[in-house]
Amino acid sequence: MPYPVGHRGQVRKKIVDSARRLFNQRGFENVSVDSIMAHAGLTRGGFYSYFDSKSDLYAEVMRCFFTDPDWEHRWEGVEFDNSAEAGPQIVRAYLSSHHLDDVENSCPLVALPNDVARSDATVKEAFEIVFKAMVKLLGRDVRNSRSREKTAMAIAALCIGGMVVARSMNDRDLGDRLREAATKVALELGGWTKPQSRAKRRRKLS
Amino acid sequence: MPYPVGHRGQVRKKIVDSARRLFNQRGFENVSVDSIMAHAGLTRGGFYSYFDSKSDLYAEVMRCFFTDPDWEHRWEGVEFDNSAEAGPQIVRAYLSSHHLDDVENSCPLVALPNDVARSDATVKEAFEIVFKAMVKLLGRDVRNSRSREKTAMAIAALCIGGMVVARSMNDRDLGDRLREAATKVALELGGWTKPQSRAKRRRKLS
DNA sequence: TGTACATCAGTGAACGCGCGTTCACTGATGTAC
DNA sequence: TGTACATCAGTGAACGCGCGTTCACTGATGTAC
Repeated sequence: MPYPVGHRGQVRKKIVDSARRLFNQRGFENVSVDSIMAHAGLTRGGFYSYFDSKSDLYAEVMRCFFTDPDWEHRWEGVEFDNSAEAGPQIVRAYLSSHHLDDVENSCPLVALPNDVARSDATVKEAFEIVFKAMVKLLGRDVRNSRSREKTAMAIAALCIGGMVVARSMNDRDLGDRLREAATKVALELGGWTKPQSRAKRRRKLS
Repeated sequence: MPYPVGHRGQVRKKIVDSARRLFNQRGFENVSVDSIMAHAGLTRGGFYSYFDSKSDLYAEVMRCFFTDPDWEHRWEGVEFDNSAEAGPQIVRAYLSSHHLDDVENSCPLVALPNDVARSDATVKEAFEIVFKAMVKLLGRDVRNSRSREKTAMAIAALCIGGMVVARSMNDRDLGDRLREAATKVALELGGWTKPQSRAKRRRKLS
């Protein structure tokens, strides 16, 4: 038995990781098999002993965020406080300037939704899994009179939409204001604003 | 002077329109100059007497929504009631199943943001103009304690995000729930829910 | 009114290039003795 | 311990194809007389 056990698994992971970074930056169709393999330290020919075709990679790459046990390491700028609620921390990290700039390690829900929309059912299913994982994570901490799922989905849409749009604009200032507005509204929707501000708002309403 | 006055203008518009439909469906890079010209009833060679290059088209196509005087005609399923507020009507139309399915005539903010994010400054500037137009249109009718711009931007992010994600999923039901949740929250943010429901919510809070 | 003409909108063959994919080969590896 | 070997991971030249772009040409048009 030549080559150590698990060798192919490691190389496969390296290829998927290289593809993830490149897809995030340029989309599915604008990345060649050549460049994926080169960034993984290999040459083009070997690709087809790991995957049937290039499009087979799409779904695999989609799945490896949120559902991948290592996914937290990719948001290096974020320090998660495990003793506090995850919801507001996710919202802040998601709409952070760090996530805006780090396209390579971006959440695929932000970097690739248009590409997914043009792909086949397999890729869309993988996208769905990631979206559901995000909604579930957010929903756990939702404090709200509405249904948890509805609120969590609206928060997710706000986070993803705010980020997708901010990435598509030139005006950094406008993007910052957009992210700020989205963050504020998302935190309010989850019931994650500070106690005193909530009291203030209640006073204002009644 | 051969050919009638305005002939070139008409043909140019036909090319832009053909490009808009095809870009919406497949993105910038996955549409060939050949197919753009063929859908406009022309052949490839003529393209370069209208545009310097393919990428010159991107920005031009981006601009032609919202800012184009004809843009309302493209949302044929939508009947605008000019006597009522535009805000809630835009939100409902934007997150409608009609807009979900009619990719060809989609708002480019939904169909192309990832493509724009990978393009140059000119295209991003055009995207910005369209986004600003949407925010301005929404902001006019906002009834809210927060700043108009902030609220309008959050509503826009929610509409765009909800739609972008719904388009990228297989599960129609999940997409419907997402659009419904986004619509409800967006209308509340704008202060556009019906008087009696607002009264109900106030009672619940105090 | 009818014809010859100048203009230029549109054509389509051709170009170099990069892509996804294939396949005969090379050479690094752990094992058997 | 050292060597010969079988295995198979990885190589890179080659393929057909579609792309963006160019350019010499064709032919539809309004005008002049």
